[in-house]
Amino acid sequence: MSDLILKNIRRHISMTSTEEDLFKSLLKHRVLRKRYFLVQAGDICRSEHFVTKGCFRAFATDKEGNDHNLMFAVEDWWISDMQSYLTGMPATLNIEALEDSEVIYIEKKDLDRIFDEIPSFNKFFRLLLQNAFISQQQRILSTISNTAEERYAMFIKKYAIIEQRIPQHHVASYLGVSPETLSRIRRQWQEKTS
Amino acid sequence: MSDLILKNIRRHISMTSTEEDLFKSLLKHRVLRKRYFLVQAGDICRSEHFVTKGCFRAFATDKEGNDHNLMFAVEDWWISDMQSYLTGMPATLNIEALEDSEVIYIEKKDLDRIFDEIPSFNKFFRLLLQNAFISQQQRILSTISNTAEERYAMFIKKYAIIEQRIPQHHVASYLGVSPETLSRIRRQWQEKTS
DNA sequence: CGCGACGTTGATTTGCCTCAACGATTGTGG
DNA sequence: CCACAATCGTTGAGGCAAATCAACGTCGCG
Repeated sequence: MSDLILKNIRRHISMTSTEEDLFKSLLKHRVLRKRYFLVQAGDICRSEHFVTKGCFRAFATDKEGNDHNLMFAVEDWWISDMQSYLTGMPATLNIEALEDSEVIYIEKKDLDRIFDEIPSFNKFFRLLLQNAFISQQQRILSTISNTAEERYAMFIKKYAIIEQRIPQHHVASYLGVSPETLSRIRRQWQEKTS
Repeated sequence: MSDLILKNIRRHISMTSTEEDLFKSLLKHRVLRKRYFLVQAGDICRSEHFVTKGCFRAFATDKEGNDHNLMFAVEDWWISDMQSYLTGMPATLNIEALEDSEVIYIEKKDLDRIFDEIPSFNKFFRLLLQNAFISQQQRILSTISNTAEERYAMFIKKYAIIEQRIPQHHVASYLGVSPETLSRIRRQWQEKTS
């Protein structure tokens, strides 16, 4: 079960087999059917989740009731409401399974213990946070300085795997345009490249 | 000289006086006249900077040559191109002094040494990163789900000090609207509240 | 003094949203 | 297993918020 997650971690840090055993002993597993929520806004997000099967979206709902997708995650990706996890405040994000999915997760109290007992794990988590930070900064810059069409091109390039798996209107929401607009962008794009 | 920065750090962690001495010995100081650049896009950003005097903006330039302000910093704030600092890749941001300014800075190699010798400093830096992350997430959500007028109201509320100090067109760029639009928003706002 | 930077206002344009209708596909309950 | 509903993507028409373009007044600075 924990094969994939250990591979993921070994890409960044190395652990002794004793450390790996401790780590594995603290992992938990959860199965979510399509349309079920891993995290709901208002909850306190007390775990970091690693996707082993399926696909998720993290989104915020505005006061008009419209969704805005912030990120997606498929196999081998981590997902959580990092803000809620870090601060202990209620989550502003919802995380929903877009397919029948499975995650391995680790609770904050256990992860904090791991930080103490496996010092190199601090580095791993810092990398997780760094990468999240960097991808957010790129996203802000791209929202600010690119047109919807350019953002779509970037999205396809960066998330080709995801783009084929999720409904188009979720991509539209991620890009910050209406489904109709994305549909028209795609048409123009096809006309151009054909 | 290092009074302000020590106060800033003591708000988050505590150090022994030996540790403080080590830390202080690694600090450097830099004076920048108005319109000078602390970081230029393309540089590798090798320091974290703490503002002791004046005011800065961090911005990206798109391919049409338009600026987009990402953040501001005044006294008692930290500023850098975190992405470049963390990854060692060339900076995508420019950081410019908007007034005659001064910073205390610490180079990456020295900060890495501090992480080894003052373990609690890891926590301080993690907090710095966390806060940057959280404010970015809030910014993304606000860009997505609020109108320009709402974002302006939030900006004033959160950065009242800054708003009075910097040219209005820089605020417009931060909010992602044209200077003309911000000017009109302000007029409507005055009419409403008078 | 004269120039440039900044903010304001008006006129025009435009990119995108909203609303509406429709076909195709998927899912579901009788 | 079929019929009906729901979901999803597409297309067209109309409207609006904000960008762009342009002109002008004011202030501060070299």
